[in-house]
This record gives sequence, C-alpha cells and structure tokens, in this order.
Amino acid sequence: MKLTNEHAAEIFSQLGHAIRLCIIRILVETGEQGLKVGEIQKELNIPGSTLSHHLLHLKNAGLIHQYRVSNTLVCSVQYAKLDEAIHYLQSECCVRENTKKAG
Amino acid sequence: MKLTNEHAAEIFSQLGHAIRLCIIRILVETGEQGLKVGEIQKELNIPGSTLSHHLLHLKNAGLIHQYRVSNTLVCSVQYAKLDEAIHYLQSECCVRENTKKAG
DNA sequence: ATTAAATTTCTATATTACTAGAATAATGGT
DNA sequence: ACCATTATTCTAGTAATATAGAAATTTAAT
Repeated sequence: MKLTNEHAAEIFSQLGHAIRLCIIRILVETGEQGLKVGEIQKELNIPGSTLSHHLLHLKNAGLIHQYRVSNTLVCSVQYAKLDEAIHYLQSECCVRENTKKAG
Repeated sequence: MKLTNEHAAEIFSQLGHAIRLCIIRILVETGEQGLKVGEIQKELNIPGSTLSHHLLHLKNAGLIHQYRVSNTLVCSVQYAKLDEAIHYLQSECCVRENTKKAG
C-alpha cells in the first residue's frame, strides 16, 4: 500500500506531462463510469496513436483502468493510485510541515 | 496560488525522478535549516555535476531554495510548492472521490 | 465476405533528459 | 599571491520520451 521511492517517482513522472494530466482531469470529471478513448480524443484533439501511447503509460503506472465494451475501450481513473500519490507527498515529503504546525 | 495544468505537470515531472525525489525527502527530513550541497552529495553518493544538475531542476521548479553561506550552498525544501502539488491533486484530480464519499 | 468504426501497434524521427568527466568560478585561509 | 574547498558550468555521449503517419487488429453490422 505504501509507495516505494521508485514507485512514487514513476507515478509522478507519468503525472508530469500536460497531456497525461489533462487525461486524468477529464477522467476525474467523468467519474467512475469512465470515458471512451474516442471521446477523450475529441476533447484533446490529438492523433489517436499519440493518445494511445499516453494511455498505455497511465495504465502501466496504475493510474487508469480500461475495459472493453464491444467496439470501444472505456477508460476510468484509478482513484486509489492517485490517493497513494497524495499520501506519499503528505507523509514522506511533508513531515516537517506537520511538526511545524504542531510545534 | 492555484497551479495551472502546465505548471502542475512541470512540478510532477520534477518529482518524477528517483534521485530528485530522494533529494526532496532528505531536505524534508533535515527541515528548515537546510543542508549543504556537499552533504546531500555524501548521502546520495553521486557525482557533483549530476547532483548540481538535479538541484537546478528542483530550484527552477520552485521546489527548493538555495542560499550561500560563505563557501557552501545550503538547500532547503520549499514546502509551499509541495503543498501546491498536493492541493492540485486533491482539488483537480479527486473531485469525484470527494463527492463519492459525500454521496 | 465486405465494409465500417475504434483503437492499437509498428516505424521512424525529433526532442528532451540524464550522466559524468573536465574545466571554471567563487570563497576563504595562509 | 597561492592553495584548498565547494559547487557550477561546459561539453559530449547515451538513453529515454514524445509525436504522429501508416498499417494492422478487433468487433460488429449488412
């Protein structure tokens, strides 16, 4: 459950790209029902192959989930992984901030 | 105060590297008084030029601050920027998570 | 079987990032 | 002035990532 340094770096590096961050935001707005790849593409207006590449990255990092509905592929955000990223920053990187507030 | 998409991506991309994430963690452990570049180098055991390069990245992203004490350069983490990153993830990327909990 | 739609994979190119040795700059002591 | 220490900048080689057109794959409909 707790992220290793390497794993956290991998997640942040995937979030560290404007297009991928956009994808995450769009999927968060959409919610749990998810969004088809084609609809993400319409919003972003980028070539399919480029989008596909970024989606693969996000999937490999565990940040999104994909399932097929006949012809189309539906993507949804994996909140658990985002939470892990948030908790990593809060616990590993902001210890001093907490003690500062406490003391 | 609120991060743009591009700015957030830039911060995450800087956090998205194992060495830089280590530097941040070391500086967080150290606290506000900061740590000399040479001491960071001892902990990481990497060439100075490599470290210097990563520190420059972190500084440009606003994640660390540096000040000179005679011969040495002291680095400290910029908690405000880390907070911005956390808040970005919480507010921009976990809206649905919040409403899920609420409803 | 043919066609259409959705998406990926292949392929190539371009761009950016990482690494680290060598040279340089800045500071302080003798 | 000279030397030692600290850290950066220069330089270059290597590796990783991004982009996107073209071809291929998957699924369904006729």
